Amino acid sequence: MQKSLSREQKRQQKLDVILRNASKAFMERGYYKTSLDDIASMQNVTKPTLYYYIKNKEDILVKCEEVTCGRINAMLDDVMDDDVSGYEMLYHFIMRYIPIITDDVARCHVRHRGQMEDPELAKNSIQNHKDIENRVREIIRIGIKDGSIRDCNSTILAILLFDSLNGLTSWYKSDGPVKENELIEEVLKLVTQGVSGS
Amino acid sequence: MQKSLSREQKRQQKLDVILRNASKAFMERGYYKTSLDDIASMQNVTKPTLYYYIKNKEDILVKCEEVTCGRINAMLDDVMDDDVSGYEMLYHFIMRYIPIITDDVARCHVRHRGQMEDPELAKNSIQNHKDIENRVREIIRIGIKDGSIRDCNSTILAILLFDSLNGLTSWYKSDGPVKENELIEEVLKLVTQGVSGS
DNA sequence: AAAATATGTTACTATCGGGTAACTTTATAA
DNA sequence: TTATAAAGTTACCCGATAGTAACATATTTT
Repeated sequence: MQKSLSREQKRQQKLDVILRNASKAFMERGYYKTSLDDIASMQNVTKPTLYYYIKNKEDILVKCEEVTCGRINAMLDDVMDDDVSGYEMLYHFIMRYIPIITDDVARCHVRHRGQMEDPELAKNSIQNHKDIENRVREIIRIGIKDGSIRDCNSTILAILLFDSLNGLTSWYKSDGPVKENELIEEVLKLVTQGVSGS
Repeated sequence: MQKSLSREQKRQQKLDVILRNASKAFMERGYYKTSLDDIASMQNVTKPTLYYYIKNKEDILVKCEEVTCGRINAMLDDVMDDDVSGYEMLYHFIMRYIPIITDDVARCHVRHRGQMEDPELAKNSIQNHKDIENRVREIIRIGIKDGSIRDCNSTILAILLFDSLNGLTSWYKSDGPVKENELIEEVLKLVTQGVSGS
């Protein structure tokens, strides 16, 4: 029982490695220019071995999405449980969203979300994102209600916010010139105060 | 002479149609899932005919980029020539950027920028975008200097702004529920005032 | 130790799609 | 009206790669 658990863990670990390596490759070379042979050789295995962990190539994208959306929703559960103003909830959300999204697997998800060839999977993927977007809209609505956020179109605001935040994935590197703290501060200031001079 | 000009014009028109149709298909099905046969059949021609107008598949992306960046830079020439504050320049830029970017060819460019297989072309594409980004950073710096924009990291602000604006391309449809005027207003308010409640 | 199961490999198929060569038709120019 | 170039077609090649079948090895359970 103990051993079989460890086997299951090993399996999970190997899947994680596949997802991370594939994500990295997809971000560098793109999904279609990265072959399964490429991915397999990063793990020092051969292509058919991958099929022991994934159903097919597209399944990698699906699994990256599951992992990422799981993390985001767990974070939202936590943030929305707070007994604070909508503005503060939004503030916390942004603070905690940035570290989540600047991870290779999350980057991969953001870039490929909704682009699966199987229409059913694509639909699902889009819905997953809409669900998260709706939860943030709910935060905004709460903020408008309690007066901590100015009256605005919550739909448009949520989308613009996500575009900025998700856009980070294509340029922000945690080992780059911009420090994570500085980045979070700038984003929060922009969102809360805008650009107008005093 | 008159006739030969008209021939040249016809050629240009046909190229435009190719770019527009290809852009639409790339946005719907994705670049790799759209074959040149697909694109050709939209013009009721055969694949080899396309090679009379484009060098290869990637060249479509390059040409979409040329058209779009040309428009943006022309607009910036106009906006930056103004004898107004940095804030006003930024305001005008945003107002005029939105209609430009919500066009099929521009959408295609935004989605595929920097992703050419030929490294030289990819480098070029990234540089084109950086050039535009730098011009907007210059606007922001002017605004900070004249006090019309609050002191901030102009690099980060420019990137966040472009992410929001370019993100529009993936959801905004001019025939959708959100009117262009309303959209522009919301974006401008968010950028200038942020979300904080009074 | 033996049976069963998990994990991995080699070798292959089948398809798709970018690109080209050779040829035909249409339009411009002399 | 004939020569020349533009515009388009049919037919083909060929490289890449997702996915599979059949076989080999390691590991766990009985």
